[in-house]
Amino acid sequence: MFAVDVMSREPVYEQIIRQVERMVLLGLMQPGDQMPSVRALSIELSVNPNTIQKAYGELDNRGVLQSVPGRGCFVSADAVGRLRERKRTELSGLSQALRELKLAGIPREEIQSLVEEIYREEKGDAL
Amino acid sequence: MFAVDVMSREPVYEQIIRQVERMVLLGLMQPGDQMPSVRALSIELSVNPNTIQKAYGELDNRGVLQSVPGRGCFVSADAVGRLRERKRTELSGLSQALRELKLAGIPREEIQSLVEEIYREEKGDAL
Amino acid sequence: MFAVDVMSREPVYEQIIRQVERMVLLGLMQPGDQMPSVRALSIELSVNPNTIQKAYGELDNRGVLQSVPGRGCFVSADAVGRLRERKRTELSGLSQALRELKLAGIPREEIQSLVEEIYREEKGDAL
Amino acid sequence: MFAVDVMSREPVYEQIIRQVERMVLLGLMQPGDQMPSVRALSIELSVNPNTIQKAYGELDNRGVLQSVPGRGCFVSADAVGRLRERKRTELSGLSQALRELKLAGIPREEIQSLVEEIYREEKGDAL
DNA sequence: GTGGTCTAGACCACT
DNA sequence: GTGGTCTAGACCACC
Repeated sequence: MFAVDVMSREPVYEQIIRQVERMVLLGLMQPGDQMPSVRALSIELSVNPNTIQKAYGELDNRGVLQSVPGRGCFVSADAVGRLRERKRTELSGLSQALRELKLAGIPREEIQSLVEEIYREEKGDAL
Repeated sequence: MFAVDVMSREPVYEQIIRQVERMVLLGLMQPGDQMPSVRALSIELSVNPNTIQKAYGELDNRGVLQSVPGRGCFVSADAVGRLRERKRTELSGLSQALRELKLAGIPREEIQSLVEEIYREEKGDAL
Repeated sequence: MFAVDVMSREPVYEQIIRQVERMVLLGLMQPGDQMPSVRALSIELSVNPNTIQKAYGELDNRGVLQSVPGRGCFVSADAVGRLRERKRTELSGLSQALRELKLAGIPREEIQSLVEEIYREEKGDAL
Repeated sequence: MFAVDVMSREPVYEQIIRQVERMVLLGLMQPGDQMPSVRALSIELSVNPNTIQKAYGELDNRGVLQSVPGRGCFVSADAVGRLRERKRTELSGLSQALRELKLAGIPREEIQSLVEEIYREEKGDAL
């Protein structure tokens, strides 16, 4: 279901967050769906349960998941809405990155064609 | 000349690296120019000399600066070339970010117009 | 595992870098292998943790090791490739040294036989 | 007569030592010849007199020059002999470097042909 | 004065 | 526990 790369510099808990969010955005996880339990997922991914707990906790904060003590963890009703809202925030980070590339002399056309290319890809390619 | 935010999550030495690189790309620092000394800059920014040393050392590794023990630290001859080469590597990171935005439903046109806007800005705005 | 000479003019952190690289080239350390922790090695060698950190950090920069905060430090997948690439750069330094020896009247035959001798040695002798 | 590169990582006093030794080995400076005075050379090269003093002092130690207080600094009688003797010592350094290159997989033939090439060059090329 | 190395010890985020 | 950043302060070689 998920896969973590322990050699990556990206913290494991962030990898999990990213993958859950991706599943939700792709519609592979629907509102109300139950997530695997902390313990089950920790075993499946061979990581510490605390790490899963941290990922689920953060996804709860973001309104993507809803933890129900004693029952489990579920995809929240407006998970997709929350995510889209959140990602919109990241556009300012993109601006920052673009300014640095512009400063380094990367021509506008190169960026534009990269954008075209990405948007021509099949949904979910290589993410 | 430089400014650091000690409360930022970005390490201080990386802030300095980023600012030096920016000055070089903007042409505000030319090849052969002498950098402020490790000690002088550490006092100006109220940080430990070791932190400046680390930043200068990394910039030396990257071929942006040239440290000469006993004499000082200078902008290297092909600093801009080295930087452009290096930034080009970061394009793959941009692709990754674009895929995430696409997945979140941000329309292509919005990205394109953001790119246009950035490239219309005056050199060095708000970086 | 490693040994450092604090009286040497070669900085301790460079000694460590050199020895790690040697182990990797000899195949005594394989991709994916975990390095001793910063603290453990600092105790074993009786040097400051910062010194080990500097060595590991530089080896990470060179693509020989891969540091993963919270998990440890591992030999990277293409460590050997990176090292060979890097060593090839040092051939120009060899040329320089050879010219000086030639100038001092060391005959070509003497150099050639030294080369022969070195390449006849068992792998890793006396390095 | 001499030239120093202040951007080089090689200490200035070592650059001077190297160049004096080279002139002696090439026969461009003969035993008994007088060296430029410390002050004159320091002005010509735009470096601190202390730096010249240090270079001359080391060359005196090595038996290449002979300082006569109040008179000046002269090329010693057996300067060439001393130098050849000294350079012979550096062969062990060469062995060390060769072992590292061997370990990095540089083939013997490549080294051999580099040696051939160097020894075919005109005397003093590019040193 | 300069850059560079090292120690000692603290604190952080991540597992 | 792990790697990583930072401070404080010392010492070195070089100019």
